[in-house]
Amino acid sequence: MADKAKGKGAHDVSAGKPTMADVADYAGVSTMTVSRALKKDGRVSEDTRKRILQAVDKLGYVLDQAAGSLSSRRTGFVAALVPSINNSNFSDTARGITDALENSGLQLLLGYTDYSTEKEEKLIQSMLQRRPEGIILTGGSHTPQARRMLEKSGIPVVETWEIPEDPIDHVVGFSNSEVMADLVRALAGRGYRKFGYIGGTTARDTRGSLRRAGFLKAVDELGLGPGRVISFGVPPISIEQGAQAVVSMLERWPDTEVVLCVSDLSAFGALMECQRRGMKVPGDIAIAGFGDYEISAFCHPRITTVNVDCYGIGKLAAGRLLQAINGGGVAGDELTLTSYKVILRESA
Amino acid sequence: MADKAKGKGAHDVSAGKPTMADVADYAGVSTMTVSRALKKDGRVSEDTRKRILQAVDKLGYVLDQAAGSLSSRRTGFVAALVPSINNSNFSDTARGITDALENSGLQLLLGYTDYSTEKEEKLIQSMLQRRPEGIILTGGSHTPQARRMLEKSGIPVVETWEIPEDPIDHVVGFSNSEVMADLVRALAGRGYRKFGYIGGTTARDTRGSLRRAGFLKAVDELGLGPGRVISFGVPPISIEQGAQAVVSMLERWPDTEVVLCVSDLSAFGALMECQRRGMKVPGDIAIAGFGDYEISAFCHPRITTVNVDCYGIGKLAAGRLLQAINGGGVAGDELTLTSYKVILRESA
DNA sequence: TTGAAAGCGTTACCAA
DNA sequence: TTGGTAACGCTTTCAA
Repeated sequence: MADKAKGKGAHDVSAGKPTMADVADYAGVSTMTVSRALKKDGRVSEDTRKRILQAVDKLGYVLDQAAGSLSSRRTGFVAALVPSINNSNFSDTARGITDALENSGLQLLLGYTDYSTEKEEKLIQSMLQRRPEGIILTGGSHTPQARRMLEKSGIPVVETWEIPEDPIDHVVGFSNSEVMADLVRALAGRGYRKFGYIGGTTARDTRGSLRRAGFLKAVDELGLGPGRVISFGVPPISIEQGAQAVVSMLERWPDTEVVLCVSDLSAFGALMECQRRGMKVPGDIAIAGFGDYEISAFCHPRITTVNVDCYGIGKLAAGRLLQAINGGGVAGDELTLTSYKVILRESA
Repeated sequence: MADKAKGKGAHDVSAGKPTMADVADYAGVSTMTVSRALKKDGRVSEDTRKRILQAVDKLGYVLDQAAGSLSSRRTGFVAALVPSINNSNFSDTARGITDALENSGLQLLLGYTDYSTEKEEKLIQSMLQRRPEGIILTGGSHTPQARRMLEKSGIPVVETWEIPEDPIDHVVGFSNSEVMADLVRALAGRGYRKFGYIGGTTARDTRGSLRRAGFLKAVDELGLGPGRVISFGVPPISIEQGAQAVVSMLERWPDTEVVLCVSDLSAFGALMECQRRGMKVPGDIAIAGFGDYEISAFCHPRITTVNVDCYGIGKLAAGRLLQAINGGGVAGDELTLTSYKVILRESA
């Protein structure tokens, strides 16, 4: 224990931590006055406040938010669930949320689901027990039980990063399939005809599945189908998986002209592997990614990709939440589409 | 609001969310029995428990942990503060913590400080108001106020990723300067003589500063000093910063033989920049990183680096916390050194 | 500007 | 195995 708090003041209750009542005693006021003095907008005379703050300092008092929440019925936090913390796309979204929450009096509690709806369900349950004032989710796939809990919770919910067919409440995101389709069209415009796609196997990464669907649809519509698909492993998508998958792709369809990857990380892995095998990128083969990670702008060749507005997703989602929490209803519809942009670089 | 919870049961209190008392009424028992039935180890007859769980389900009851914590004086969570969520080293540590906490009944609440001790102080304050049962920090640099709050809090504290001179409580980490010095020695063993170092400017990234100190010391001790140092920007260290810094390095000391970087990300940036300028790595110049990020094992040339046991740091730190929370005192001393390993690859 | 009393929803404690 | 009662530490509400 960090038990160096030995030299305690005379007024200190020797057993345990000081409470607001101890502070009130010490300062010669009531607990209500202490409570007010510790809030921003509490109407307390300057003199009294000073005395109280001295007492707080002297006793080493720390407000107990659990007790406060119980009484005020406001917990002062919102929950956000992301698939992985080690992913710059999602951490940008988290930054957007944090920034939007600044000065709102609300704190962010982050949870990560490891791309698993089961873990998500458990997290939602334990989050709800702490009574968040709102909750932000990644994606639109949840267990039925999770959905039920959220609907019953009575708090505003924002699903992000996808456009669910049957939203729980608010949505801030983009169509993964449409964005990937746009990338296909852009590359077809550059003259590529034999398209390959590298992505995860499972239903686990729903955004990945949506992107694959968009790829297949677009290739088909362009009359270039069927698209060549290599599926590998489970998310989180790693560089290594991209390297392995491109090998499979080349074995199965050696004449593939351009490979689209579910993420920039797998694109980078594929790129490195091709170069290691002495292939020129582009030239022998072209490669594109998704997500506009920093790495894609600095490796070489620089990787063609799509920038989706990760930060904006977070910022808008949190904004929605704040509106719903404070203002009550939300003006306009409940779907916010975020922007994206195909970024053509050297790799494709 | 996710207000689809319309069809409520007869027993449901129409105003607001159901409480434990509502569940107790519905099931025909006391709240204490409900409380027991909802705990793992609660001694309740199978029959009663079944009735209660039905009532819970029927009413859509969710335990209010704030009330529970207030009463039991256990909040069921520990806090961990990391500099950045978008950093695979720290997210590995977070995973280690999460894994160690599994089945302990404790949840992890993650906060990120953005490499700022001021933000850390604010986070510590708001975390402490929620009464965590223990807290894990990154590094040993904190504001005096933060230190004071932690010491007064009475909860176990673990500082990680460094060996502070004056620890608050427990420590799980390694000597950043010694590890970097080891890397210098390993590279000197490979014949390099003119050493450069690329790292952040500020006192903000204390681990970076420690690594730089270790670099300078080792170069000096080998009689190869003084080391050439380029400082740039503030953390988080980016790929781009590494690219920029290596340019400065080459302008100032064109005959530098090997460049050590504060992180693999800056090493990668430096590597890409050198290649872009037509330099051969290694050959014209050698580059090494720190942290053994995935990228270093897949780019090429593969980057020489140091693997520090990020996951182990988290696991051990959380283990320490659990011991301190449950067992009371901790056997042995309060410093746990974690292992590391220089990984020689192709880049240096 | 300040205070008194009454909860907030749960669990500890003791008793049955 | 079950229940009654009394906290837990704060804020709401109403009154001064």
